[in-house]
Amino acid sequence: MPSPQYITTAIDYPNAAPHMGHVLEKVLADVCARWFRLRGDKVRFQIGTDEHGVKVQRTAEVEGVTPKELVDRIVPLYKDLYKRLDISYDKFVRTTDQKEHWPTVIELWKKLDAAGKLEKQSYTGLYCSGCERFVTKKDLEDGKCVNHKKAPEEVSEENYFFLLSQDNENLKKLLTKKWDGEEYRIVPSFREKETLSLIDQGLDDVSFSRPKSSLSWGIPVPDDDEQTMYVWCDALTNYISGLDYFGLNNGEVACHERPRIGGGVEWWDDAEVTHVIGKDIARFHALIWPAMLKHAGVRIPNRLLIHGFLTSEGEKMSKSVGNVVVPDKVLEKFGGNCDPLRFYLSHEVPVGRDGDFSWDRIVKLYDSKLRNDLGNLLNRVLVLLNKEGGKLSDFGKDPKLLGKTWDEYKEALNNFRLEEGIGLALELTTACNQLIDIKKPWALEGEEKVQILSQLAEALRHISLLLLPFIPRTSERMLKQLGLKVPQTLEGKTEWGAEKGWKKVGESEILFEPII
RNA sequence: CGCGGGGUGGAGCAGCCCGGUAGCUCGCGAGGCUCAUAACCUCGAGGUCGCAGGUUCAAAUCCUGCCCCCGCAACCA
Repeated sequence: MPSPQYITTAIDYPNAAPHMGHVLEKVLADVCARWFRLRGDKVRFQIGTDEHGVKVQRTAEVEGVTPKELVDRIVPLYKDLYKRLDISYDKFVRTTDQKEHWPTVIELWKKLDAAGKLEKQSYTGLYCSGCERFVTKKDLEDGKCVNHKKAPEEVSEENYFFLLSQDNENLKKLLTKKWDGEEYRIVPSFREKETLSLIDQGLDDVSFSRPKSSLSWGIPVPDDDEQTMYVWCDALTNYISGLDYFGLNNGEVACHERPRIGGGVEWWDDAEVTHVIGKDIARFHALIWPAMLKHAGVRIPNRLLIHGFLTSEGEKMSKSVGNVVVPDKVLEKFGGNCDPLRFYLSHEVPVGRDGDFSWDRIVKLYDSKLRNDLGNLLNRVLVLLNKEGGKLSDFGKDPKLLGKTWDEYKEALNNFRLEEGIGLALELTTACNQLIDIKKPWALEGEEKVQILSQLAEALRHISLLLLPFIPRTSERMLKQLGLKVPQTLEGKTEWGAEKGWKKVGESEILFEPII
């Protein structure tokens, strides 16, 4: 029986405009969400922004605005981009939302405190008075601050710490066997090994708060005026605050984006929970988050889906190198159509691995796969059919086009091997182009001609469905041209000739225009 | 001896877990077709599978050592 699926991405840090790394994650999660819906699961898909912290505070200072003004200006850039990428999210959480987010965070903090898992300890670090913050080895050159050319001084401050070090063994069990009957799977598996070796090196307690004097832009620690919550309790909690998990808003969490989805506890306790995140924050999601939930008496999520990073033309993206790819430019290149980019990311970046964004490659892929193979196939079949009046004949038996495609496809997507799924759609496309060349329908007449073309149209229907999670906009256009409606689920649609009432195709139009 | 990933024809990758003719995409060369978006189809050239040992009848695939590249390295989201 399908269980409800709750899928989330990491929440983005809005101190700058979104880049391709953000896009990779959202597209990955969106393909999963769309696949879950197609296979018939109830789905809730949540994204959001992590808006507190010193970086935002400082960026705002530099720009001479309040932190709130800064994030209010930048967050819409993210929301707007994801709309244009057809990211089908149901809920967007903002950590600055004092009505929807804060109460859950404060409640979780109190539960951890009540469980005796929070303790004041002194934190000693290297503090640069120029930067007005703690610095790390990375920030130093010859023991001096890169920015201010002076040695930082050792400073101690009181913080609340989350006693993670006590959970070494439990967390190890959680990832290998079970912790109180619960297990947490990490995809891909090599990340699991990495996490386990981290645990073996020993876990330290985690600083969960900062004195107000060094961090003011955040959620206040309950019952302590002098402390502000540090990122972990604030940001990670978004996954349950967006559900109003503790019922502090009487379940009245607005789900503005897609009202058909309700809020509430059933999306956590009774659902399969998947967190899609980047490899940089894997350790926090694999260790701190489950420990927090456990000690607060909340069940642990089912799996972590960890993606890699994107390089740009083979090099690490960085502002100083100036090779940061702005998603808007890519959308612009393809006339505002997000599908070439979605296709590129799904096809070129195997889930879990690092990938590369290359302009040359996205253009080549667009031309060869989308335009020449797919778009041209649809066009030639429809043009030939419409010359005969557009009527379809019996689809007969599968002329060995589909074969085991659907079985393999379902198996691949259910195991998050998305690139394999999209590859199967392309293989079917190639098979159609081969068949059309062998059968030469343009040289045939009457029923025999229509029969071949009808089978090709049927194959194209399957191709549209196979592509639906990846490039939904294109699939919808294909189905429309074929004279079909877009199905909500795949149920009853994957057999050869499943559309019994399908008698006629629509008008053909160019699917992918040449790019300038 | 910090941790992890990778090194396969010009480029980008799959194959490695479960050893047995080295595969895909792009590019290149030749041919075919003409329904179609100068698109499509077929064939071909091109590789000591990072290096060195070992196991085996047989290794890209297992084992050992080494070299090179890329991330991460603790609160830096």
